[in-house]
Amino acid sequence: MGVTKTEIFTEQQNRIADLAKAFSHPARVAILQLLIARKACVCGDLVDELELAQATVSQHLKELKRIGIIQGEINPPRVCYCINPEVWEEAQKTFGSLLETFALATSCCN
Amino acid sequence: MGVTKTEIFTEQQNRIADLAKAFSHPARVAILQLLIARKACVCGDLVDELELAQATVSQHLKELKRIGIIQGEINPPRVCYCINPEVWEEAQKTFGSLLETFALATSCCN
DNA sequence: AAAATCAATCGTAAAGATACGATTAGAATC
DNA sequence: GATTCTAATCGTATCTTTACGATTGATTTT
Repeated sequence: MGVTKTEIFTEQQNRIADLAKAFSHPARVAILQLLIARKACVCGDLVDELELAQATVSQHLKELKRIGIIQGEINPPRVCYCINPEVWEEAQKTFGSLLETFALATSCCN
Repeated sequence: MGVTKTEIFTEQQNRIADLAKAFSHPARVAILQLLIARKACVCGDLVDELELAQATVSQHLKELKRIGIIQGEINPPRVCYCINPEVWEEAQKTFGSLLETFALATSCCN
């Protein structure tokens, strides 16, 4: 079907999956890293740094905006993008606590 | 094209994206959480807890195995799955350092 | 040996994701 | 007002993902 059955999972599980999607494509990882380095926060700069077409970069930016992890500020004729601190912190806490739930001492099937 | 241009990104970026894929679907999040709680580490138990067909669960397990974050131990007639501690730790370090690179003080487009 | 159990795989359908050229829209500049 | 610049959106092709029924293969139990 290609369609995720979101209704059978918890809100938390769906949100974790959505936040993870922000990092689940190397282009989006690269974009986020570039935004953090702040050498490039304008779409055109990102297009120059990545070997991807402008339309493709715009599409990735749209997805990152949908998740909420970046925000765009119109600064004509450009649009300046940056990390959304609240959502970034949410990601920190979410993945932090999720990854901590596993105690390394736990062994398999005992 | 639907196909990612992995060759234009760094090894690190591609690995981050791959690790994030483990968490980018609520079913896989649920599976990992169940494996950590260790109330269910056998495929059949996971099928019982999730409202998904056995084939679908098996497919998600295969993807998690490909990433390396879980491992399967044959225990006939069952197969017991568990978290792979090394890769889990890799995920902890990877996401930990990535999420730390953003200093909250940084403001937008200045 | 036959039947039962469990999980992987096959085949397939439908929807989503990735990528890009072309077009459009908005604003600034000439 | 016309041109230029930037980025969003449209249209489209192709590949991937999600999901499930059915089948297969391996092992255990009868």
